[in-house]
Amino acid sequence: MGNTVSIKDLARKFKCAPSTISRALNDHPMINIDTRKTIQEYANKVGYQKNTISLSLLNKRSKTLGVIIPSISHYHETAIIEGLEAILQPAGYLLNICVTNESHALEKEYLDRLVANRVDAICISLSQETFDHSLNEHIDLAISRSLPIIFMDRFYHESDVDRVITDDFKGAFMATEHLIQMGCQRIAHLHGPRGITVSQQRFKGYEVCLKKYGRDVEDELVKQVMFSPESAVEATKNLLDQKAKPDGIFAVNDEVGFGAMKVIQERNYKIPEDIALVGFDDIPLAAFAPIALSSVSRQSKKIGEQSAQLFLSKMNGISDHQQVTLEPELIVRSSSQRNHFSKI
Amino acid sequence: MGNTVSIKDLARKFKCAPSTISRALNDHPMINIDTRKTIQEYANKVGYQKNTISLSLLNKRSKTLGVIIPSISHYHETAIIEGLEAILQPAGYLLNICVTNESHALEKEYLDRLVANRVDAICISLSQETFDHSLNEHIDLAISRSLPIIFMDRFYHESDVDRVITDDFKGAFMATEHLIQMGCQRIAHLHGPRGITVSQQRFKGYEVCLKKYGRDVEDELVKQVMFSPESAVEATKNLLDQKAKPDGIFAVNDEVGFGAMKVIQERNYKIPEDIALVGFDDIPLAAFAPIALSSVSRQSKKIGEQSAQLFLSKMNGISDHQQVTLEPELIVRSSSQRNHFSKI
DNA sequence: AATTCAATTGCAAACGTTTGCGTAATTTTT
DNA sequence: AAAAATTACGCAAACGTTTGCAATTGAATT
Repeated sequence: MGNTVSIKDLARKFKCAPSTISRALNDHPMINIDTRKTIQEYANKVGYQKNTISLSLLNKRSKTLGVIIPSISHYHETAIIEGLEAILQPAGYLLNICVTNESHALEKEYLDRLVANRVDAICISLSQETFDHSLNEHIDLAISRSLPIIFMDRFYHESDVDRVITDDFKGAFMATEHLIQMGCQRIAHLHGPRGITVSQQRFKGYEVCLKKYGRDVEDELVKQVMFSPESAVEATKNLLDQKAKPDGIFAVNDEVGFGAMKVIQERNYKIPEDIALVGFDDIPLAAFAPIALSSVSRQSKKIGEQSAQLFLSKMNGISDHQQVTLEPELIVRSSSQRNHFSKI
Repeated sequence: MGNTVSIKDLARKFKCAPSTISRALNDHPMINIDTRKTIQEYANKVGYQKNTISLSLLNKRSKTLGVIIPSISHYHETAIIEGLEAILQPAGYLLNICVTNESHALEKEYLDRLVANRVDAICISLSQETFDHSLNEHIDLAISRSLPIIFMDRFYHESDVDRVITDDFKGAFMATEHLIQMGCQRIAHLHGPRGITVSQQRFKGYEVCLKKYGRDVEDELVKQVMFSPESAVEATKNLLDQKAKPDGIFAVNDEVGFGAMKVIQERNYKIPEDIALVGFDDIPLAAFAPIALSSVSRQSKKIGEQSAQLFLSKMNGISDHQQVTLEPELIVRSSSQRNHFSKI
């Protein structure tokens, strides 16, 4: 501030036009090689730094990507960010990261601010409130401005948008089928917050899988929780208090799996013999749970990478909407691996 | 892109000067009240959105804070970001978040890019490589530009800078003293990566505390690890393979604590009776470890909040360097709580 | 009727950079 | 020696917005 040196300053110093300085600094062959060198050296000496803001104004692109996410406290979200950065850093982009805390008002506010800042595109994972009340006008408005919006994980349109998601349905199906194959007869589900696509898809995968094996969803085996271990505690107690306890639990994510595990062990049930347990997300600590936690990997980092690629392809003028669906992967660990017997 | 409407467009539409539009939109009393209303309504209708970039150019401030961190995969870092956002969102700022993966080259590259983007300040946690080789010219250069730099956690100067840190030394001291009070005779330390202030401070706290109680640091009781549970496994095995095993372990962070716990349990030692264990950071899953993990909270979110406050105070013209040190808090859980006996 | 005053609006510069086009100076070609 | 070509640089507009100052208008005051 104050002591930043501009092209105009250099022009004054060299008694020449700003355009000459600009071309010299950009090594334009039009400028005499010696003049170029001299100017470059001096610019370097006084610590000249290009002002990208003026360039953004001129070129109508800011080399910045807006990222709107509901939370940043889980492995999944940080891995997405890592994926975005892995691709976009080499491409010269910066990330404007905005955390909405699942609030629609904040989401709207941030979206406005990013638009005002003329980010080149926005990668967004919608907030829960936006879902619950279908408050999508702000999104539609942004899209109508032809600002590229890339949905990650959560989306509200079935088509006509760009999106990168993991096949949560399939992942949940795999987890449930695995529990069935391990001989579980009564499989419970710790259901994520309503209104979130991810929760719904995972429940659906659970439901459809049970049906495939001729079983029905029993309401008392489905408990709703938040995405935290604390919230899983109460729900799991409820499950275990029932006369006909579950012998398998599919948790909506690994944190919930940790919470469930705690309760199961306090009640002195054996994992996986009495109750087999599978989580979702495959967080780094999953293998270090009390009993190593089986989990479905949703390739979080890849979501970020693919979103970044999708963004770059749009910057290159590809205007067709793209929808990328990643394959989940079941990681079987001790919490669900029953070697000895199968009651199936 | 393309269909964005500018003040000039509106001026053309209303056959008036851009300045009139600008003032009308900003509700300047100088403009006739009816004119104002008409213009505002129309602008709203066609979805006019102020272009912040031109404002940044004009005002020489971008309402953006640069954040450079070595990693984003731990609770500590995400909590810092949450803290920053909690304060800076209401103040109208956006965050440019850059993850260096502990690479000095990337840190330099990102710093340049943030400067080019004219962020109003930078909150930085230095990379390990920057430490190891004392490659600080890029930082010094930025500071000499009088760009406000706020150090979080890791810093390289003792004074003359703005910084917000937790008293890691004290936290480590508390953890070690607690283990002593629980009757531990041979306390090991799982030491973090060298070259990082945080690791050094925690080791120092461990060392000084031992000395205070008339004990010496035994080299074979100090093993170096990365900040991951995997890396703790090997180190802990080494500890337990020794003839004189430790009966207490202070882990440099909770992930490392998880890794150590795994090994201890595999070897069938009892926690905390045979070996008491304390971690650092107080991550959300600490209470859900196999044995609820005692930990030192470093108030991660508060680091972000205080850094944001410090930044705002600098924006308000306070130029004195400020150094905030937060108090750590020891959270005692089952992994170290010995109720029954104390051999002290 | 001449003058002052208030109410509105326009002009132009500024922020920093790029770029098409014009122009001067120098060299090469005929 | 005249014409053509090359080399090297300057001019000015553009991106979108704000703001001090000037200018215009109409009404109110003397």
